Amino acid sequence: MKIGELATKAGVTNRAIRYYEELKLIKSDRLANNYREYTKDALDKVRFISRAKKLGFSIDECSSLISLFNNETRKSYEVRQLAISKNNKLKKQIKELKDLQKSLEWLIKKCPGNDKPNCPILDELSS
Amino acid sequence: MKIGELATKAGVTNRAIRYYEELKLIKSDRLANNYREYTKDALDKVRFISRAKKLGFSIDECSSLISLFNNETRKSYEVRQLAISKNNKLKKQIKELKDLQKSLEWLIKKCPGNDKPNCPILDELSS
DNA sequence: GTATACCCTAACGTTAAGGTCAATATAAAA
DNA sequence: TTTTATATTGACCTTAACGTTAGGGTATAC
Repeated sequence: MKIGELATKAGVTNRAIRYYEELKLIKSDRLANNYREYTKDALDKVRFISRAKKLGFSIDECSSLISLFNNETRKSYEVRQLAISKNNKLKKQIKELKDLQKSLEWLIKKCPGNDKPNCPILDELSS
Repeated sequence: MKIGELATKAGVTNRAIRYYEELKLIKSDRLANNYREYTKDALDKVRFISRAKKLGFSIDECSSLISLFNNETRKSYEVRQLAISKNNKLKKQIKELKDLQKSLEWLIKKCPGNDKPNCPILDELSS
């Protein structure tokens, strides 16, 4: 199949496909007219990447996951370790964002939000 | 004061100071040798920016906040509205990350993490 | 024969926040 | 006075994951 069909079937853009190929995550042959020709294997991989991205994995991490996927002698703890590492990063990021959000919320509560210039939020930022 | 002193006092890098100036968040005069010369006003503003960033505001948002800070006739609801908008974005982002993290955690629980290649995480990604 | 819908490469744009660098300026020490 | 150390300058570089544009070639339908 050509790039458009692959992109549609996988639910990503043509540009993304070319990008993944540039990063050597997938491969293609070329037709006589230089168009890219893909096999079902490429479609499977793009779908794999797409799903992994939705789980929060970066392209780089997707690359590692695909290597494991392609590796017949992988051990499941290697995959699990990648996932755990990602999960820990996510948890940390969530915690930081929550702390921020709580601080902000606290400031919002203290601000009257009226027509006067006096504002505890700005006071806090310049104190 | 010159850039190094300002940076030290505000707890940021020289490069950050130049960056803020490039974005017109702060101003400087130039000495005869072309070195930047700052007033205490600049220090206050850099500290302001630094605090706002720690609350999760982007540089762009810091810019808006500084405009309000400089505006004697501002109304506190304008500031409050900015903060509320930011707070909502944060809440949304936190929710998305939490959903991701839960999915990932679920997959991790299903993976045995042993020496064998069979792995539910990869199965899920390629299904 | 032309309209439309594909496809190609190359390369710049995006966002945020600086990092790195060689060249130059000043200050302090020997 | 010369050497050494520290400061400052602007210009270009970096990351992520593509989006977008320019300037084309190709294929099929009417």
